[in-house]
Amino acid sequence: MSNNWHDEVLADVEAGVRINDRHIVDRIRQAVLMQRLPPGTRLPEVALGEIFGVSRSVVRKALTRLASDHVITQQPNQVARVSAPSIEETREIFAARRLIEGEVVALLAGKLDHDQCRTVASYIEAECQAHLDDDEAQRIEHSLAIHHYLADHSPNRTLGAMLSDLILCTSIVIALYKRAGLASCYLENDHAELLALLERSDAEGARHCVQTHLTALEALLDLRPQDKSIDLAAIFGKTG
Amino acid sequence: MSNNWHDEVLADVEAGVRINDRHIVDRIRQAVLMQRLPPGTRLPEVALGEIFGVSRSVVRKALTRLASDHVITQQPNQVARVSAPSIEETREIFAARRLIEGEVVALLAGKLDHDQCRTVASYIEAECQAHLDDDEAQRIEHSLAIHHYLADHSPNRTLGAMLSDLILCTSIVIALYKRAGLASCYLENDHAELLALLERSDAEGARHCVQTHLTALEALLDLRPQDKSIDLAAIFGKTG
DNA sequence: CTATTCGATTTTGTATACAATGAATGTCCA
DNA sequence: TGGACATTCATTGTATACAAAATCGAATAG
Repeated sequence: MSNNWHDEVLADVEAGVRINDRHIVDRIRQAVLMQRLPPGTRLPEVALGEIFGVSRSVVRKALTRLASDHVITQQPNQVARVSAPSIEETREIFAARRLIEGEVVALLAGKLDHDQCRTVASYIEAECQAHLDDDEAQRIEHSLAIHHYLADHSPNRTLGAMLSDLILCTSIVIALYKRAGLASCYLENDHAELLALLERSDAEGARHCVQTHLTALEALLDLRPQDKSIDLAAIFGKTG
Repeated sequence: MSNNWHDEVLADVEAGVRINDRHIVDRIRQAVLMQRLPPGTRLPEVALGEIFGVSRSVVRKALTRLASDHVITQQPNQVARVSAPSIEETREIFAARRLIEGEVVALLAGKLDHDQCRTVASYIEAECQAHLDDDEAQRIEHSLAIHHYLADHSPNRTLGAMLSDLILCTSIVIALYKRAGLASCYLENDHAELLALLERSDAEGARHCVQTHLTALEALLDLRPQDKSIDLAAIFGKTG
């Protein structure tokens, strides 16, 4: 499972790409984003150092930054792990993202020029196509591209940076709490509708559209209490 | 100027307090918050290491975290400095804080119990008293205590953490852009009014109150373009 | 007098060694 | 059998050494 990721990194090293802590941060963020590093994954410093071909110093710096962004969780004298937010935190993350992404798209309404709208449109198109092809990995990648594009072009860069972090956290909790039977978290038309509202300079419409979209996304998750712990008891319980 | 800060740290070391990176982060955050470390201040690693009695490793970790929170600015191979946001960034910080602190107090309306309200009331009282005493340092400390208390008690902890960072950034830009003649950024009654609205469970009233408060605070700053650079030209200009 | 280049110093970047802590496993005794 | 304890291994915490880069100043050429 994590072999793919490992191999890609090795390819970089062989290609003589200069690896610094920023690179490592980006790589791990990307892997978490694409759900190739599931929540709870152990991230020992020496292992990462060997994979990226650097010493622990660089890895540690990268891990510190990732911890600040809540991508990983560090406790003293314990290995870093990909964050696994609780159900309550998950709801809070969605609420925060509704507030901030809503504001960002409201600020963005009418501010994208023709070329930028076409770029977003191409992402939406690609997402739809990937969905038709049943290529979930591709679909997630294109979906994230849309939201990251909005974050990166936020007129308010402070809010844009916050949104980037929240997109990452959202991706983590989706990987954690996605309903078992659900193949994909695809919501048809939402993105296209948002783009139309942005082009029409309808700030409040765009805000509402995004907030509805995120609420629908949250509703696709299984956020009922007691989940993981009960599994073991149910499978190996005393009745067996 | 920074001797005060230096001495305090030494006192800690002598008292045998265990210094780790978190301690250093808190100390520097506090110093920035209290405007004892003005924007642009150099923060060399070895100097900090000697002051806190630790090696560069620990200092570097602390600096990395501070950079993630935008408290300091790091560029490769250059000494870290206390952040000095541009005028545009300053406006964005205030806009972001209006959005987020507004939401936090709206969520908080009616949620504080009697004791918590009394705690906030005591901070407000202390701020007012410090203002009457012309003790600006104390006034800032109590004012920050109010806002940090709200951030720490936010029902949505994600938004609360974001607000904490924004309070810090706000403190930095106030130190940077405070109008020359202005002794203090004290806005009478705003905090008391906010508390009354929170007790009355008036969420939208509280949101509006905070947003107005922050807009008034921003208006006290001198955010006209061309400031620092023109000074030099005016003073040492070719006409001299 | 100004601009530029060179060198010395300061400061950060990285690797590594060693200490300290934690987790896991195995052992002993009741 | 079952639990307390000790040992071992894995992993992080910290300090330090050395390399690389930037900054500052002085000397020099125009």
